[in-house]
Amino acid sequence: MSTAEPPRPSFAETLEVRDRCLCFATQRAARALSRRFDDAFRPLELTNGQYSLMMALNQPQPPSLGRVADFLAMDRSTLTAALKPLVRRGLVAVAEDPRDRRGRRPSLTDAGRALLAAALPIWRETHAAVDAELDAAGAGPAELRAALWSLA
Amino acid sequence: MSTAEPPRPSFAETLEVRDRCLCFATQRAARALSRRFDDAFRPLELTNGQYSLMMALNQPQPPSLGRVADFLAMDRSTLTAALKPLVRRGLVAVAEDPRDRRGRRPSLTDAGRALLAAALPIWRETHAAVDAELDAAGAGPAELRAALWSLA
DNA sequence: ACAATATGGTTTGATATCAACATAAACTTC
DNA sequence: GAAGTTTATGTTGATATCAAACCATATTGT
Repeated sequence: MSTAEPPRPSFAETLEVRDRCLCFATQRAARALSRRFDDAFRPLELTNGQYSLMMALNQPQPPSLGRVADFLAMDRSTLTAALKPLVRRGLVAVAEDPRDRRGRRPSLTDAGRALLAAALPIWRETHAAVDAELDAAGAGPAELRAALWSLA
Repeated sequence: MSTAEPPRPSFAETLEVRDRCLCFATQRAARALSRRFDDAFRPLELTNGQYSLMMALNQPQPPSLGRVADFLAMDRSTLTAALKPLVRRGLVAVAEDPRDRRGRRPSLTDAGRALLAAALPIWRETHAAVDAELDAAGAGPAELRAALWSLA
């Protein structure tokens, strides 16, 4: 028969995905939260991703790039790219690992630490507001955190 | 005094952000879930974002770009860009809105609906696995979904 | 009808993201 | 110690993401 209907998902199936897909819900929330923290950090010309990355670098011993990427659940090549603007701005320095000549060890500069210190109260304030909204919605920030961490 | 210490966040503060930041946890989970669904959809050369977008277009009446962007909690300009590869592949067509000459109405083509129908069982399978893992971790998929939706 | 404003989309420029491939150094096995 | 393997990272090319500036069409106020 030449008049076969092409397969098509029903609208009910669309609603099923909309109402159930955790991937979609997470991407959506990630976009919304990104914007919110980006707005808050904007006076410092810092994005939420840069804030998280710099925080991850604020350790007693500089971690390897691989360890940072794993911690952020991010591709290694993404991390390489993400470091570039920070290095360019003098917030992060990348040193060679003396024990392994393949390895490179990123760390915050004094300027990076100073900027991160300035960002911290902004984070606290913004985060407290988000927490409060979740509580008001009965959503349980602690459980949400735990569930999100269990996904990666 | 010329030897003033530059301000620096303590390591304890770094741990506080790591353990409490919902923005970070959400970005991290979003990356991990993205990869997972991207892997699953790879045989169809479809990303999780393209899947969600196409699902959002599977409606009785083509929505406006603005409404789709709101629904995805995504910038309008992001949506414009995201549609391009789909239009190029002939999966989506964008028509003019007869009632408002500024407006454009995206909709799935037959090829788009067929691909989406092929993707649906892959989504079901992958999503069931994620759901099961969350349950096993005692994380409560339904509560997680509700919390994520309350953020946007 | 005209001017001012609002709305729907696009373009541009920057960063973010990943997969696939490439490179180099360390390690392992023989 | 040479060959093969694994590990750490970088490069390239594509899509995703946003804000800011912009253009065209509606809408509103007078």
